[in-house]
Amino acid sequence: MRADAKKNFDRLLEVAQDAVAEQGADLSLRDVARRAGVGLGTLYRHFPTREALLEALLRSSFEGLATRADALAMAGPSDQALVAWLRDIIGFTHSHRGVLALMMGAIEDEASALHSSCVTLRSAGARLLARAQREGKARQDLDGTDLFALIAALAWLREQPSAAARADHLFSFVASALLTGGLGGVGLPGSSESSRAGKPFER
Amino acid sequence: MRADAKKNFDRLLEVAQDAVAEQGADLSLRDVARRAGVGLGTLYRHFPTREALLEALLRSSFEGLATRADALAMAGPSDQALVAWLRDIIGFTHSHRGVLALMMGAIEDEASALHSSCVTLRSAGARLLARAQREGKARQDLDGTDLFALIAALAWLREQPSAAARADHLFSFVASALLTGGLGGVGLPGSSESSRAGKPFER
DNA sequence: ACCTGAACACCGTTCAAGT
DNA sequence: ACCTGAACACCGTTCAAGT
Repeated sequence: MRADAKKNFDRLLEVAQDAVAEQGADLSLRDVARRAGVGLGTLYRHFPTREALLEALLRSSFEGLATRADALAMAGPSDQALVAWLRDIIGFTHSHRGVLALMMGAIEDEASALHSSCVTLRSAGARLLARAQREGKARQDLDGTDLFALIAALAWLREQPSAAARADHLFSFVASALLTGGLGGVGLPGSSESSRAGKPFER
Repeated sequence: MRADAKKNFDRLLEVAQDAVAEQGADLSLRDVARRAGVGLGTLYRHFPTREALLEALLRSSFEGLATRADALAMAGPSDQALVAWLRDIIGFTHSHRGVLALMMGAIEDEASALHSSCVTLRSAGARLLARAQREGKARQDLDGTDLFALIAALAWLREQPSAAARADHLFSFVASALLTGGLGGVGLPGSSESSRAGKPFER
């Protein structure tokens, strides 16, 4: 890449980062080019689709979230690790409105520039979930795809202003359902789990 | 209203109905006017905002859903009534993409034309929920606002193509969490409830 | 009283012309 | 190689002019 091209590329990403924080995933591409002081065609040359731009923007964050999933898995109990990671993701999407919704659209489209990011994230979640399931701390009847959809739904909910005040509460509701539900399949002492049923999960 | 105005009004609603089925809540207003064979200003005269158009379109459906909630409450067990109603709503939004998301945005805005429709729907759900809670069949720690948010999230999930295959499963997950969680607060025989915990709710 | 459509300010996307 | 911006086909919204 030529030096001037590289400069434009970096500048575009810099500006796009701000624009996503302000406008979410449906940021105006025209506006990005304008703010970067670059022709509209230059943006399209570097990032042929909106997905390509977001992918360049999110790749490192998502790798970080995947790494963090593994770190959490090493550090603590499987159920707490899973919930802590869910919180991290939803916190992340809070400053990246609509990104997870876009990923829901891209996850089955192998041609999408966001595809591999989606898969990375889903896999990291699936590993955490599987570990919790092996230990009997999570429902057996959900898989990584279900978890990804639940994350997306919770993130979407947090984006809705009218649900903002309830977001934590509803997160706890879903998290506790995720964690306390699987006791039928695995032989844990029923009492310790059922005494917890119905209570929102607490950090 | 003059006869010609009435004709335009009806024609616009007729066309808008189709357009919503095809394009969801973000239907092109220009396209509606075009298809109705009417000037763009005429559409804005009758429906000054997008919400006003959707409200006119949805009012009777929502009144129907509220009535149905009460009918279900009379007809059967409170837990089954609640879940059947959730299914109805989510089924309805399936052919009205984005409407519930729009209502999430309008529910706290009293100036929105959709406000009263939101409240009607939320109240109907709140009544069903309260009845199930009185009978100890639903969690105590959720209210009508929480339920409305959960409905919206589930409806949103169903709109995502990649989650379509899991939509029923995830609905069951949430519904069972809603129904089996409240046993801590109310004095039901714990065994009958806990034997159900973890199983997806079944119609 | 009601209707029309041009006008304005925005989009996303493409591509001929320039350096 | 790379950049530019006009061009095209869309939006939502407003409003002067018509009947």
